[in-house]
Amino acid sequence: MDRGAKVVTLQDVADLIGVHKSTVHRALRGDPRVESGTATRIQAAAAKLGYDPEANQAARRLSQRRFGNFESPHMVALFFPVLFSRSAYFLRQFHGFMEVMSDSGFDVLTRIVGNHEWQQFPSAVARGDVDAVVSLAHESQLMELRAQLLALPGSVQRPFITLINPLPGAWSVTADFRQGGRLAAAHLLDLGHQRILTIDGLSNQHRERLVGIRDELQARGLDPAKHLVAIKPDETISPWHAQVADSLDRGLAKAPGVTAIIAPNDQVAALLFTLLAKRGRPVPERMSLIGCDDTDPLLGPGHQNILTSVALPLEDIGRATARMAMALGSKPRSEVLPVNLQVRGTTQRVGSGRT
Amino acid sequence: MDRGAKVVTLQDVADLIGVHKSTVHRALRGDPRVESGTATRIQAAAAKLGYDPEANQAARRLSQRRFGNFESPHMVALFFPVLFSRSAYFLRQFHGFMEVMSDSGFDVLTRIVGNHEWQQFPSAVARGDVDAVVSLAHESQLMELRAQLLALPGSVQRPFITLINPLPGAWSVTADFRQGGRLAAAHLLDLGHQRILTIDGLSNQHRERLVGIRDELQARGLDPAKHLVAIKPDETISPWHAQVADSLDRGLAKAPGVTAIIAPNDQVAALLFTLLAKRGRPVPERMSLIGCDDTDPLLGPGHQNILTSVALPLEDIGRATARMAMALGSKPRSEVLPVNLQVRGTTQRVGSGRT
DNA sequence: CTGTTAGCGCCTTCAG
DNA sequence: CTGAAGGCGCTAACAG
Repeated sequence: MDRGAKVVTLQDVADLIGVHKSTVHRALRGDPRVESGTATRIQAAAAKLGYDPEANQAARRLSQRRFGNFESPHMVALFFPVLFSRSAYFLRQFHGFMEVMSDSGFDVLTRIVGNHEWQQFPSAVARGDVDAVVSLAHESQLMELRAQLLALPGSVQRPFITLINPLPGAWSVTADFRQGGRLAAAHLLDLGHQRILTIDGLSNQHRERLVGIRDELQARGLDPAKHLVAIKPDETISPWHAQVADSLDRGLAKAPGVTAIIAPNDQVAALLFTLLAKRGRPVPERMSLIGCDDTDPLLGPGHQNILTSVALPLEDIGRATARMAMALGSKPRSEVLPVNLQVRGTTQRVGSGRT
Repeated sequence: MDRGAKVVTLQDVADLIGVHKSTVHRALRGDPRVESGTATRIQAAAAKLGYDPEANQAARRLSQRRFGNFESPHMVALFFPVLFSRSAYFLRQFHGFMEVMSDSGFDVLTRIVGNHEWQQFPSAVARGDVDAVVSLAHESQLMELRAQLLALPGSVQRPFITLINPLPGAWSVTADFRQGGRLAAAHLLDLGHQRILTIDGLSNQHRERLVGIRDELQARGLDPAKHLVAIKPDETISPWHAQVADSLDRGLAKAPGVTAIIAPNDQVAALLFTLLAKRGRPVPERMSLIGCDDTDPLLGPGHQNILTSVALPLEDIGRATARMAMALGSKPRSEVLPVNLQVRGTTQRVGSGRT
């Protein structure tokens, strides 16, 4: 484990051949000026000694700086929210991301977003030794993270990439939430549902889906005001599930005729499933239910997932982000991936009762 | 995003004060030889300009190498198995690890263990720019990963730390599996169970637990040969669950009087739960069942976990590993953390029938 | 086609 | 107490 063991250097190879180190350098770079005979001899010697200019990255970078050349460190930073490990939502993105990065030989420097003043640490991020900074963090943390990054000395600003949540002036990879709303609405309308309930305001993503739902209604000549009931949750209520229960009850009171619900995510869907059963509206017999994200299964009697859900291509989002991080253009761009609907057991034709 | 923006240098500070850069260097290191007046002026100027020697790590490392000083890069590499994201087993260790690392300002370089010849990539690991290499990979992958690391040029060997699975000549953090076996056995014996079935040979960890089970029996003056039935699974059978079913059936045939089973992990326990019900031995009424690891809940009617299980302190293992990686001694050591038994609903007093 | 030279920014020794 | 000088290993310009 001795740190100081000798590393093969340009000079070592030069000494072996009896030539100047510049010549070795040129031969190894494939410079056509070196005589082909010596070139091959040099290459052989370098290979034998195991010479690798990358090994002395410090020297290389120092030298390159002089001429304004900055080669990629082949490393990106990835920031996680604190409680990422509980949620398939983040893990699947992470998995896709790591898959591409590991295959491409990029180093990924992970870090949890907390309230650390992390820029004061001797971090590769703070030094600017990364090609890009990627963040999986929650919408609410992105702004502050960005601000911390911008507070770093001017020379180390790195491109910032967000997943799911686009940020002005930054790169992003996200999904077509609006299309997700359309797909969910189309599915319900095809099944004959005419009054749809949803809970609004929980996230930008779901707001975007609402636009899609309205798009679909209008495309079929239906008035959203009549066929869609969007309940705003009462933010003063906590805990979380009490807020959902309140929203549901207000929704049912306002529009007793609803036969379908589009939940803002799968966890809310699972809760609604239980709440609806208690209120004499079992799913799917008397109410169709669609989740969103397709991250949390709702297990039926056979232990399989029965929740119809708008699926996000989370692994693909991770993969696309990795590719974006490795080939950044000069100006921020946003990539939007398609979504699809996973039809399972919580939706059925309106009024068809017990299956 | 301009990479080439100027970084504050030692010379910049020197110019501002009108002093030589060596003096600035000395003042910033707290060298007592500099006159206290100039020292404070220099420190103020450095702070104003935002000078940080860490920012030019390339220059610093290059220079330090000359005198044989090698400071810590404050970075460790962490290797994952390919399908880590499906399993709480890895995630909980990862989470504990990241928590401590992020709090300490260490960079964590993550990588998935695949069949990449990753050392050929320009990676910080291959350059030896990490303090340690930590592996979460499966037992079966550790040897090859280690071999790849050892195949790197001699100068870049880094300490290797494994979690759960100790490896000769390497550092490790693991849990007291033997004690886990004792706890499980003690719990069952306390409940009056006199014949215990288990499946042997699936992992080193479970073999260690078997030793603990026998310890406990002997400590109570019971002969392990009479009170413990350890079935070796038939490795030729696949898939996995068919192998478990076969083991169970052979166990029940060999020792019809068993009233309790210690499964090698929670997934096997969940499977056994179902298999036992089909064989007219419902858990816990006619058979007590203990899982191991406490990673996969077995959901009961109320959606809560009903599986009694030997719990591994996975987050703590991750945290301990992080601390070990940051403060490695000169020779490998192994840290063993205590385990505990989570008593839930799948174990009950022998013969007490329906609850 | 090849050798020489200079310098990236820092750290340390040597000289004043 | 402070300045000067040299070199870590590499790269690119400049000479031959």
